[in-house]
Amino acid sequence: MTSARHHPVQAAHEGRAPEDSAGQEVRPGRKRDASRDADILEATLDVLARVGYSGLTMDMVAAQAKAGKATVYRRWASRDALVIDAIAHMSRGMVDRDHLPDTGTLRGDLIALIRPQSVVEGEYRIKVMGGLGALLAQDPGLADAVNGAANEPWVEAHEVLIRRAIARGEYAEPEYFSTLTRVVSSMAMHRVLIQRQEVTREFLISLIDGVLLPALRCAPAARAARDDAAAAG
Amino acid sequence: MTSARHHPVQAAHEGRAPEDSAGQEVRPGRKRDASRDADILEATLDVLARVGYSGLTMDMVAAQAKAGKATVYRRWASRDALVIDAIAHMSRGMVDRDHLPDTGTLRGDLIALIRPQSVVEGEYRIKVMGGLGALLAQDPGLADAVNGAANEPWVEAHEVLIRRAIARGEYAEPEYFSTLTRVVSSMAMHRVLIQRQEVTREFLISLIDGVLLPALRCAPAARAARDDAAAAG
DNA sequence: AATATACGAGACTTGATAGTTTCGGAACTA
DNA sequence: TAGTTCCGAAACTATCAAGTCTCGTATATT
Repeated sequence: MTSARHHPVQAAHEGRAPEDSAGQEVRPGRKRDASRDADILEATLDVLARVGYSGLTMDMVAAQAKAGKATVYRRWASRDALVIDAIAHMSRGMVDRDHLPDTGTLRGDLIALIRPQSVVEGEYRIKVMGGLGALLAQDPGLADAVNGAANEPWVEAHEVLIRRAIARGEYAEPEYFSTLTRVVSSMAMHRVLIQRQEVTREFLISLIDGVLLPALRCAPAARAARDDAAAAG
Repeated sequence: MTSARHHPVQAAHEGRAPEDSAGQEVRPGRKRDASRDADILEATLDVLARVGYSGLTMDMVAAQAKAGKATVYRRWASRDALVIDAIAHMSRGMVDRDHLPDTGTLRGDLIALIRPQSVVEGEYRIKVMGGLGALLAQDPGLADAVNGAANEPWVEAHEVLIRRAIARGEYAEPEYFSTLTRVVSSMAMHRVLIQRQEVTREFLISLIDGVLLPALRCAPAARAARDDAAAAG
C-alpha cells in the first residue's frame, strides 16, 4: 500500500554502468550490510515505544542502533518512511494464524494464546500504537496499516477461536459477535494507554474469566438461535 | 488534579497592591474578557480535530480564535496546559455525577446515561480524541489529566450504578468488579482510537446488552457469594 | 594499487515553532 | 486626565530536529 520501501536511492539507471541492461548492476565498493536494516527498524520500534512518534528523532534511532544517520538515510528517504517500514516489520510473527491453539475448550484456547512473550510484546506493540496517535489522525491509510499490524491479528484469532467453540456447541451464537471478539484487545489497550498499568497474565485471565466467557455464556443469542430458545422456553 | 488551571500568572502577592490583605485585590486597567476563554478553547479543539496534537501550533490556535498569542499565553502557561483544558472543556457535562439516573434497573440507568451530548459521537470528537494518541503515550502527567477528564467520570458513574444494582439484589457481587466497570469505557475508546469508527448510541447499547449485562449476570461471584452458590448447588 | 562505496561519528545548515516582547489602541480605575 | 491592564497583530529570540555533508576507516571491484 502506501509502503515507502527500501530504495537504493535512485542509484540505478545511469548510463555509465558497465552492465547497462536492466538486470542487476555490478557496483564496485563495499557492500551494504543487510543486517543493519533489521537493527535500525528494531531501534525505531524501541524509540517509538519509549517516546512516541512525535518524540522520535533520527538521532535517537541512530544512537539506539549504533548507526550513523547517513546509514539510516541511505536506506530510508525520510523519518516517515522509516516509521512506516518499522510498523510493517513489527507486524511479522505476532499471532501465528496457521497454528492457533486447539485444546478442546474455548477457555483453554484463549489462555494458550497468552504466551509469555505475547504478554510482553503485546504491551510493547500497544505502546508503539499509542505513540502513533498524531500520525494516525493524519493518514487513514497508515492508521489501517497499524491497526492491521498490531490489533486485528488478535481480534481475528479470537474470532476464529470463538467461532470454533460455537461450532462445537460450547456456546450459542451471540447477537453481538464481533463486539465480543474485541473485548480482550480493547480492554488490554485501554489498560496500557489510558490506565497506564501493566498487562499481566493475571489481568488477561481476568478478562477471559470475568468478562468474555461470562458474556458469551449469557449474551442474547442471534436471531435464529433466539427463535429456537423462545420456542423451547 | 494535575490541572494547570487558569492563572493570573502570579500577578498577586506584590507589596505595592492597595489591598494587601489576602482578599480579592482590586486591580486597575481593562478587565479580561472572560468570553475569550471559551473561544480559545474551542479553537484549540478545532485545530486538534484538524491536525492532531503534534500538528497543533499556538499560531494556528490564535489565528482560529482571532486572538493574539499574548492573549492565549496570558491565560494558559503552555501549549500542554491549553490542550488539557481544551479536553476538559470538551468533556464538560458528559457525566453529571450529582444527578446520576435512577430508573430502577441497571439497564435503564446505563442507557439513561447516554444522552445525545454525553456520547462521544460524531466525526469531530473522534478526530479530537484520535489526535491525542501521542499525547497519551508520552507524558504520564498529561495522560492522567486526559484520563481524569475523559475516562474516569464514565468509569466512576458505571461503578456507582453497578454497585447500586448489586445492592438492590439485581446482580451478585462479581469477582472482577473493577474490570467490569471499565468495559464500556474501554471498548468505546478502542472504537474511537483504534477502529476509528463512530461511537453511536446503538454501539453503546450493544456494549450494554451484548457484553456488560451478560457478563455481570454470569460472572463468577466474589468469594462470599460464591460460597453460598456452592452450598446451594 | 587505484577507485568506489559503506560504515560510525558527528559537525553543519535550515526550517519550524514555543514562548516573549513590542506596538497602537481600547477599556477600566482613581 | 493619568496610570494600568487588556486586546489583536506581529516581530523577535531561542531551541530543537530533519536532512546533508565531511572525515577517517573498512571492504569491495578492477
